[in-house]
Amino acid sequence: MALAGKYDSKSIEEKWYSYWMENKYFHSEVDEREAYTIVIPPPNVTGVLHMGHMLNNTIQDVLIRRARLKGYNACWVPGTDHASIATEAKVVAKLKEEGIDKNDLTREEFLEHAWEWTHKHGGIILEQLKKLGASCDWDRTAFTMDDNLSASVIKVFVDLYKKGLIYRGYRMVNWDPEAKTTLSDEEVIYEEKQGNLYYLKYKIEGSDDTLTIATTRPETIMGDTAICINPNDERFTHLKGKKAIVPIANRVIPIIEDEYVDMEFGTGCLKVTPAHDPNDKVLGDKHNLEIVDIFNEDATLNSFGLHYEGKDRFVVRKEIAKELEQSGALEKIETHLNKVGTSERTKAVIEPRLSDQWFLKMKELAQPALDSVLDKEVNLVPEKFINTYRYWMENVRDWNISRQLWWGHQIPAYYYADGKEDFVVAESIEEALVMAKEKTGNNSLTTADLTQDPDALDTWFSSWLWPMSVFNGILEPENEEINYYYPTNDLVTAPEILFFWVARMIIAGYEYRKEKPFTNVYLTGIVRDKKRRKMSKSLGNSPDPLDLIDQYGADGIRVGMLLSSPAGNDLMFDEDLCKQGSGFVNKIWNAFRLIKGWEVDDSIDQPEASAIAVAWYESKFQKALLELEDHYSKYRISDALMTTYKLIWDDFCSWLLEMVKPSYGKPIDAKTYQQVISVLENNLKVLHPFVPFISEEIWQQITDRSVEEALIIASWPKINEVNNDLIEGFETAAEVVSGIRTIRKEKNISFKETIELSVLNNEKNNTFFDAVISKLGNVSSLSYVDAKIDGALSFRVKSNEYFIPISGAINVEEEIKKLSEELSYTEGFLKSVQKKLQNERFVNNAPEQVIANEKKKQADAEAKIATLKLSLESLQ
RNA sequence: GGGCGCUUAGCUCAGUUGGUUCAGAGCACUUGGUUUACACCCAAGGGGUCAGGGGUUCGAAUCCCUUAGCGCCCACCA
Repeated sequence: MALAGKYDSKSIEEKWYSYWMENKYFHSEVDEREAYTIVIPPPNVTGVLHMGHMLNNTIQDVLIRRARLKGYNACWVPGTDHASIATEAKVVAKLKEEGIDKNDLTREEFLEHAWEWTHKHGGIILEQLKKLGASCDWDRTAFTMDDNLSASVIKVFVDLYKKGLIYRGYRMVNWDPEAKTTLSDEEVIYEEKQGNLYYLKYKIEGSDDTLTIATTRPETIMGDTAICINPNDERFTHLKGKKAIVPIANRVIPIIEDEYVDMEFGTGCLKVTPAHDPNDKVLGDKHNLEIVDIFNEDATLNSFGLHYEGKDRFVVRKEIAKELEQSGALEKIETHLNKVGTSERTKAVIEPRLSDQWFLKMKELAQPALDSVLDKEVNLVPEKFINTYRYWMENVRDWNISRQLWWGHQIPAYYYADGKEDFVVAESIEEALVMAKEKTGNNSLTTADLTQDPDALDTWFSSWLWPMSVFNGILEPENEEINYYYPTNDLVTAPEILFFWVARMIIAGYEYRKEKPFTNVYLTGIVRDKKRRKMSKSLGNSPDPLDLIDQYGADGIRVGMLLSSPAGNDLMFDEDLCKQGSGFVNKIWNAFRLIKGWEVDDSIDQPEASAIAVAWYESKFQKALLELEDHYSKYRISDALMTTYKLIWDDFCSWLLEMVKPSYGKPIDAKTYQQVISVLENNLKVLHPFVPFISEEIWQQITDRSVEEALIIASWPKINEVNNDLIEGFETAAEVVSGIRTIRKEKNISFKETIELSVLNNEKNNTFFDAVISKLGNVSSLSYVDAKIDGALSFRVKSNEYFIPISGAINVEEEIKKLSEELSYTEGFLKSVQKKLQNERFVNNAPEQVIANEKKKQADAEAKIATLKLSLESLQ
């Protein structure tokens, strides 16, 4: 039989991926089997693969491949997200490079560029996933701006509006001055920054008195419309009803009173800038204050900024501080640690800004989604996220769903007049026209009189429908596919988007299908580097996944990623793990090379040792299968991998293959060979989810397989009974082998030199495994004796004592020392066991099992002590 | 400021209702081994007061209290 040489991951991976694609093994259609569905968390359409995707998609592929082997109709839906703000930012930047300013383009022209960009860069990431081995149903690839997905979004918007859940409001929102759009609260990241607290003096109108306030944002004094003091603050009683003068602007503003002011903080009085601070807005509304907005949409100052007009807020902050200082209005500056909101996408410092935006009322919608997680209808893995989820859902606030962007789903609100309330919401402009006519009674209106709201919807307003919209479940709620595939089974994603996305999908699921979107949510950790830093482009600490695949093979990376990623825990990525992964692949390959290289002779009888070893391994395999079921059911994927790893490496390679391996140059008997092949085939099935490529390669090399017989669609091994006696007996034999090897090592007896082994046995029940001991211990003769053998090395396993007579003198002193140590340890152990057994309360309260076990420990220890004492006597 | 979680071998982590073989795994480490599948290998071995303190119990890594350190989420104190 010709032997393949070194394992060439590259060509083998390409070969089988194409084979799987050609034969449509990844494709799923509705049939009579039970469905097992995963929808991919859609990556940004213009994104590229990073380590987080690698982890995420490896886990999904493991789950989907295992489901396929278990006979489910496995369907993994891939796709991408239009990621409105991120993509728009990229397109704007690209245009800028070409000398084109977004503001010079019409919406239509800009969208053309955006689509061009999307078509060019979109889907690169999906191609990269193929290299990883992702077995997605590519025929179902979806995009959040596909026609039917977009229509779903609009339909849902209109529906929620009709239900009175969507409204338009003039509110303070998070403004990203760089992207020039609002952001939802979840898109704002608060960072602690060292800043200054400026103490500013305001003159009191009609007197020489001044009043000092503390602010972190001196540039906003231009927008001040009041000073606020606490009515209970005696320090300021004399100021009640007076007015103050804003420095530089020289505007006169009232001094108002409100208990909101913390008398302890700063100077105990506060400047009120309703346009630029959420708290001040509340105060302003309460006291009917004027609102002076001093910023342009890019956070430069407008005409209210007087001579600072056109300058950036941070520049102004410095300059105004200087001017205030010169005019004597700056009392002092203190350093101050405060939290600054930044944009998740652009990193720009968020500006609270008042504007007209669309909101979705969340409280009512969130209730079923909250209940479903608390009732474990939807399981979060690991469970620790339930608390966070609950907290968020119980305190959920209205969702700002409008964005001042062009790339995305344009809000289906149509204005028929200039008034803020002069609009209708409809799925199409034609429908809108009918409604507008009805509303106004003006039948001469035409579509040309209608203006669609220019805002786009938040990206998450489309992705929250993903598990339904990919099966067209919004537009056609009763179609065969949605009824079959929904609810999906598992969702694998990062905890960072638990609220952005996961919670909202659950909300949408209950609102639109009265059913959860998925049963289990597996939350992966964040991939960090060895120094625990988050992997990021800007730090440059993230390896290129494709390079890694090149270097270690996709199978190797998959194993590497999974080796250290318990759910929800961050994973310290270390290339050594990939090395270990490719090492495992290499091990599997070499085990196969060994088997494949055997010459089979059907005239030889099966050696007893081989028969025992195979029978043992089959039981061991069954035990591993049970463990795997348990691990998978709890989404302990890395534990499942470790079980498989040890099964293959230790049990299969180190024990079974070593046991059945014929001596050099000799053939193997046909029966053992057949058994080993059959065992190997089962191994490949449990290996396949982790290492799909090499497992398929070996599977196909074992024998010619038809298209229907590919490993990817094989059946998961049946679970049979475990023979525990066989396993225990073999383990004892293995311990004896280990004992022999230890003595060999200690006494420098070569592993090749045969030895004679004698057993003084108290329990003659292990003879069945003598063949194993003889073979792996390289024992030439194994005999049972009635008395201790003088002048031989000894060791004990269970209650048997083993002797190896050796030529040459034994170091008596050393032996005595060793035996004495073992004796005193065992005596101490016995003592503690006896103490336990003498304790009445223990005997009365502990379960029978525990007591029986303690008694057995006692008996074993007593027997061991007796043999040790005898040995010591014979030496002294 | 509020909430949640973590601390077990050099590293990364298991340890399921307190009690079988409860102190474990993988990696790393030490030592020995290479004409015989694999040095990406084989074999043997060392290594932990389960963060500190207190309590409950016949019995605690596991339950309770407390101290210290770390992490995460949420929150509009200028």
